[in-house]
Amino acid sequence: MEYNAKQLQIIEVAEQLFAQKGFAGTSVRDIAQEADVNVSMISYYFGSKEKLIEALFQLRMNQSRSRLETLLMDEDLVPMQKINILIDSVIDRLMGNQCFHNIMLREQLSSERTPIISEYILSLKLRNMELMQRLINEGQDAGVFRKNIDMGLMSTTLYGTINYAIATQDFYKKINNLESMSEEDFQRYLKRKLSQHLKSLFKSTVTNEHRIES
Amino acid sequence: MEYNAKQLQIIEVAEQLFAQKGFAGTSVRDIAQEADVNVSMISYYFGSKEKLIEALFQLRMNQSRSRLETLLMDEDLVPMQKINILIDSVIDRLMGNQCFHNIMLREQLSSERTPIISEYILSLKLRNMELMQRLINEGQDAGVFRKNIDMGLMSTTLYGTINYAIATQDFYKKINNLESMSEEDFQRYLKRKLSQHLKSLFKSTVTNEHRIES
DNA sequence: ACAAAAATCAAACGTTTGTTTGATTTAATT
DNA sequence: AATTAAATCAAACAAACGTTTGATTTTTGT
Repeated sequence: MEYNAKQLQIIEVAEQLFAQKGFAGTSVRDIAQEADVNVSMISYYFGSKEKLIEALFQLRMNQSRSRLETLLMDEDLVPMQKINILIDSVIDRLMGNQCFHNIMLREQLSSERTPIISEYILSLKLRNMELMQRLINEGQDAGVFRKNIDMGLMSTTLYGTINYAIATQDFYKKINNLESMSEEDFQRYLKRKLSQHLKSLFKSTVTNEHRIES
Repeated sequence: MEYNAKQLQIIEVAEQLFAQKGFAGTSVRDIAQEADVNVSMISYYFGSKEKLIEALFQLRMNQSRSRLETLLMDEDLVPMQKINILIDSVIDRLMGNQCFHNIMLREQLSSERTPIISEYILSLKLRNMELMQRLINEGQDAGVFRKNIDMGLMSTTLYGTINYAIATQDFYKKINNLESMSEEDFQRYLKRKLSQHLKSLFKSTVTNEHRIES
């Protein structure tokens, strides 16, 4: 499905409002006003409010598809480098689409979601999981990664940390006295911090290092 | 404020429904029906739907207060043991109040929350942060913890991982073929896994260990 | 320039929303 | 037992909701 400028405008405004106030907390009149279109245009273009959020999911899912997966083919990188690239790419994806991932997290918190959106989320998570599994396997086959790694919990820490960092970024700003920083600078700063933090976390957990208690 | 049995029943039903469908997605008629009371009882007892969720927050916040903080006084525990007790206590708190923490996470995802609830959440987060900071400082003073630890990101990983694990527990069940397990057993299992995972994660990140790359 | 299609609009539709009312029943107090 | 207070209810309230209608304007294709 392709969308014209007006349709994209509606979808993008809806994305922002859903992220701010939730799906149920946002009225079609809110969206119409903010997108500067008549209320009836939403039903006209998308059929219903429900189908609008499905269109949003379809749009964002398709455009996140398989950009990164080529890195796996690169034989010149050692396993830990690939893991690090994966971490940075997840950070970039989540930080660069905060509204959409806010909505996706909300949907995962709900027990009564539409089957269509559930399906989108499930297939995305499976895709991410398989990619990560392959990277881990490469490291294990090369003998540099531990054998007993809980994929599920590792990816939970990866996505959980980034999602929660984004959700509580104002708090992070406050306790670190970063409120004078410009918004752009802070986003860059948080990205860098998250990258360092998660890379060091993953390195310790995933590699076959020998430890000497101090 | 003390609540009678009926009021508590309303609050608890509201808590479940808010967690399932969100605050805006839950109607007072939903709550009244599920709690088996007349619709008007909600306004009668609490004043409004908004004040009902505030009552829920007030109730749950007060009962989570300062139970754990005595562990800090115990001089017989080494710093890493205290950290591990903290981790387990956060896991127990979040896993044991999944509905409420689901709601709290939703509120943190919203940019338009009521000042009262924002205040509750902020003070709780500050309290948790201070406790964690004291434990870290003890370890640093004893020379067993690293000096440059980003408190904000450590607690983000702690809460982010647990919250996300709870939000996606069905997925975790599915990819690990745990769907035949009873619900109780699974909750115990997930708790244990999270505990091991986070303790090992924190140990690697926080302690002054000497590493030898393999 | 004309006809067909697409886009836009104000208005209205029927529901559902949170809340209030006022009468009635139940419980507590004296 | 009488009186006051608390609890409960069906019904009504206005406002907001998602959606549809039908007329009107704008764009497109010929």
